[in-house]
Amino acid sequence: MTDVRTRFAPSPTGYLHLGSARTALYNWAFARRHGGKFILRIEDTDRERSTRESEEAVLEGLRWLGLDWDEGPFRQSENAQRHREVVEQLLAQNKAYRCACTRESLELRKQASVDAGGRGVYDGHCRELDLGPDCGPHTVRLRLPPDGMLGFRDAVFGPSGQDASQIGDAIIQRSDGSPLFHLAVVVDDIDMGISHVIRGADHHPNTPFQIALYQALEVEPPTFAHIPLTIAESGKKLSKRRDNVSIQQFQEEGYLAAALVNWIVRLGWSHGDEEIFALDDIRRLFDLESVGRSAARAEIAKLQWLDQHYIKQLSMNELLQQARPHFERVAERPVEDTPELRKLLDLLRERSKTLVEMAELAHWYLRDEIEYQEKAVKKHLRGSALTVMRALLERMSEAEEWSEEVLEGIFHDVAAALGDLKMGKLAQPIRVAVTGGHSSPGIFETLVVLGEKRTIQRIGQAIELIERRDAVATDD
RNA sequence: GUCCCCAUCGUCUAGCUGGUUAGGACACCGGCCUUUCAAGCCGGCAACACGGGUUCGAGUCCCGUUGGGGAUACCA
Repeated sequence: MTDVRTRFAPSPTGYLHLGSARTALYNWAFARRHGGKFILRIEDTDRERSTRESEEAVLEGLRWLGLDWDEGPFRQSENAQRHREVVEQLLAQNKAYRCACTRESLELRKQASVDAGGRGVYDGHCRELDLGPDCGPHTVRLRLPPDGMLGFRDAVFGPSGQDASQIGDAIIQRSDGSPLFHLAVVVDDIDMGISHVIRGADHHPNTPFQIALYQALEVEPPTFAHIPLTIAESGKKLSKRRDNVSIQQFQEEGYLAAALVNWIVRLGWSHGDEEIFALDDIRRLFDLESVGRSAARAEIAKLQWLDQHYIKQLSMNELLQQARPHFERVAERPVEDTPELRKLLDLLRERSKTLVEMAELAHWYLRDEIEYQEKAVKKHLRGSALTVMRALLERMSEAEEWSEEVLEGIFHDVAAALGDLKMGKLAQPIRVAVTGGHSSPGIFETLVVLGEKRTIQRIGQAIELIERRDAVATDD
C-alpha cells in the first residue's frame, strides 16, 4: 500500500462526539500503521454552527486523546472557489445540469412518487431541458449514468453499491451557489489525495452517489471503509440528551484518555483475545480487516474497568498530575504535594474506577470537616465503643512515633488488654470517627496519612459526639 | 413506504477456506484473603435469533422470517 492518506472531517459542534472520536482514532491508527499521513479537515460549510470556539473544542478533544495530525486543520469553507469551479466544469461537460424546479413542486412530485410505491427520487424534470445560467433561481444536479451499478468494494462491508436508477440526480450546488456535502467532500478528498476514506456506516448508503461523482470527474475513487455505528448502552441510538457522548465530559468525569481510547478501539475492532491496547499498540496493530460489521453497544462498565486498569498503571507523578484537579475540586483549595498525599494516592488507586471517584474517596483527607454517614455512625459510634476509643486515644496521644508499626502495636495492646477483642471492634469505630464512613484503606495506613494531630482531634470529637448523644438519650 | 446493511453469552468479541467440550474479556454469582471497602487469586453462570435447505457433517454456505440499524434534504 503506497502513500496512505486518511482524514478526519468533523463538523465543529462544540465538542468531540464519542462516535467521531472513534472514527478519528481509526483513521489515525490506519495512517500510522502504514506510515501514511493523517489529515484534519473541518467541515464548516454550515456557517451557523461553525464558530472558532466549537472548532477548537473538537481539536482539544483530539489532542487530549493523543491523536496528532500531520496536515491541517483545513477548513472546507476555504475551498468554496474550487468547488464552484468544479461545478462549472461539470456543467460545461454536460455531466451536470441546472434545475429550476422549486422546492414546492419537488416536494409534491416526491410525495406522489412515494404514494405510488416508488422511491421518491428526483424525476429528472430538468434533465434534458438544457437550462442556461439565466434560467432564474436554480440548483445544479449531477447527471447520473442512465443505468448501471455504482459499485465499490468496501474494506469493511465488502462489495457494495446501488443501481443509478435507485439514487436519482442529486443536487451538488444550491441555488445560492454554495456546494453541497457530496460535492465538497469528493472534491476535497481528491485535492488532498486521500487514499482511504474511513467514516461512519451512516455514509455507506450515500457512497454510490459519490462514486458517480468520482466517475464524472474521471478520478479513481479512494478505498472506502465504513465502520459500524456505536449505540448507547440502552441499545438505542446515542443521544446527546440521554447519553454521555462528549469526550470532554468523560474527561471531566475522571476518565483517563488511555482508558477511553482503549474502550472505543475495541468497540468494533479486535485483535485475538487481547483487551489492553495503548495508543502505541493500536498504531502497530490496527487493521481494517478486523473491524466488525455490526453496531456495538458502548457499555460503561467496561470503560470503568479499563480506567481502573490504567489508573493502577500510572506512575506516581502522572497520577498526581491527573488526580490533582479532581482532588482540588473536592478540597475547594489547592492540594499540596506531600508524602502523605502520595501514599493516599497509592492506596486509593486500587479502589477507584475513575479519578472523580478517587477524589470522593479522599474527602476525609481533603476536607477539614468530615461528613458522618448516618448508617456508619449508628452502627459503630455507639456507647459500647467508648471504652475502646478512649483507650486507643490515650495510647495514641502518648505515641512517640506516628507510624503503621507503632499504631498496630497500640491496637494490639488495647485489644489484648480489653479481653482479646477482635480487630474489627477497634478498627471500625476509629474508621468512622476519622473518615465519617465505614470504608477506607487499612486503618493504620489511613491514620498515618491523616496524621497524628487530625487523628487525635477527630477521635476526641467522636467521643464527645457519643457522650453528648447518650446524655440526651438518658435525660428522656 | 422504498432501498441498503447487520445478527455468537446481559455487553464487547474469537471463531481464518464447514468437523471446536463454541474460546477470551467486562458484568454478574460463589469462595479464599481480611480490621472495613477495594484490589488480588480461585471457581461458577451464560450464546450461535427463528425456520427451511445444501452436506456424511453448518455458528461457519444458500433462501426465507423476525428483530435491530442506516439512508431516503437546496443537513453534514
